[in-house]
Amino acid sequence: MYRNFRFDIIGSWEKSRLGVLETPHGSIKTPAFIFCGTKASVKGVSPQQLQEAGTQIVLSNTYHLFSYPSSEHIKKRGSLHKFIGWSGPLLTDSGGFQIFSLGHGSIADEIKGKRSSTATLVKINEEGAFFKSYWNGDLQLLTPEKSIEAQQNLGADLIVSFDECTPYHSDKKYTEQSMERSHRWEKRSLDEFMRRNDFSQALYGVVQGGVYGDLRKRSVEFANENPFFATAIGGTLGASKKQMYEVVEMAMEGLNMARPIHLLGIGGISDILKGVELGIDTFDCVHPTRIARHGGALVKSSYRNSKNREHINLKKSEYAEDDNPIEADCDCSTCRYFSRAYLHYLLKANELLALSAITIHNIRFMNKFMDEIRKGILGQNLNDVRNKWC
RNA sequence: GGAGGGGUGGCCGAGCGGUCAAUGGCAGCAGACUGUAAAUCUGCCGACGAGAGUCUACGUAAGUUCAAAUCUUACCCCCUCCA
Repeated sequence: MYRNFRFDIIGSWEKSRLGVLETPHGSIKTPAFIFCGTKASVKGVSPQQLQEAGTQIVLSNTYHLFSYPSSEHIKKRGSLHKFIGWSGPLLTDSGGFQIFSLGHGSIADEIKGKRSSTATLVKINEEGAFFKSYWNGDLQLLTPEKSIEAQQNLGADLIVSFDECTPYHSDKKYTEQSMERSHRWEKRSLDEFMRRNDFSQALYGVVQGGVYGDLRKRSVEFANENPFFATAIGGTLGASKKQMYEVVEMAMEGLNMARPIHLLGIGGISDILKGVELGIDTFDCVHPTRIARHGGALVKSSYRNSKNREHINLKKSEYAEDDNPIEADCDCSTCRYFSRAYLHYLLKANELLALSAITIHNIRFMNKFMDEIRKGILGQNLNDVRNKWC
């Protein structure tokens, strides 16, 4: 079923794994970070720039492309790869996260109890999720079958079963019912996938169960006993970093470790290292590219001026006359040519270049970070990586 | 010279007798952002004070009024049109 895909673990240190994930569009060295190009574009940067910054794989979102311009439209242009001009590996997310985000807003908002007044998730039932399209307000229904069909039209190498991303504030009863429904949806995803399989794609199962250990355990069993190529850990990971690590650890327990393991939605520097130490192979997150657009440049620990932040905010006036690059030892095109003072000015002057320049730095930063993690696993030591990067 | 319009907090700009220390926007400051409804969102933003509050404020000066950024008069400055 997955004859054009392979996942080989070529090294390990404690629970961390060094691997190679092979896809029809090339292989991915793991641990790896997947950048979010939700609407068929990593905001502000071109595929060439992504590649120059050492990017291995990019993700797009089924919900967004389903709403506009439709997966059929993209299929008619060849494939998502062709449409966006990226020849490397691609992943599409199923749209399951939008059941959460269009109903609750951001993860932080939901955890902090801020209500999103203009939710566009209409309802969710056994069949699927009804949305008011973010694009034109049309009522639309996303089901496991439709998500898989759309993902097959898009043609990404790695695709994800349709699930519900459960909120932090759901009680155990809801989390359990939602998990069971997600399992049924994932089964339907798998059936639809197998029915249409042309060996060009590999399907991820998703582990749900919220913050509840016994539910995570049941979800792990579900994932293991179904013929998914890989496993993603989804749903809420809790309200604090401490809880996040605990939940990830619970969700890893008993998981089939021969499969690649993806941690959905995590992208903090120390969070990633922690995930790697727990055995995670791939991560995806909007954080590096989003904070870039908000003026945040990721920096290694020696460049930081705040203990609880992994980036510096170039909008701050303290950078107005800082003639240094973001990081003196960074080889990205932004650090080679631009000073913090210039980037500060560009942000203040509302110049679009600021956004792409900082995004490029953050992408390069993440890719180098993952590089060093891989080297660390090979060298049987992640402490140096932790000291330097976290 | 004649006719008209206007001068508001760092800037732009509402308000046109009390509920105005004065709507908005920008700038400034602080914070948030983790399977992207996000080049976004939140808070602060005259001075002093932890706060209640006190003081100083809407070109300048004098008035009317219980009460004025808002009304009257004079003056100063700016703009438009006519000569």
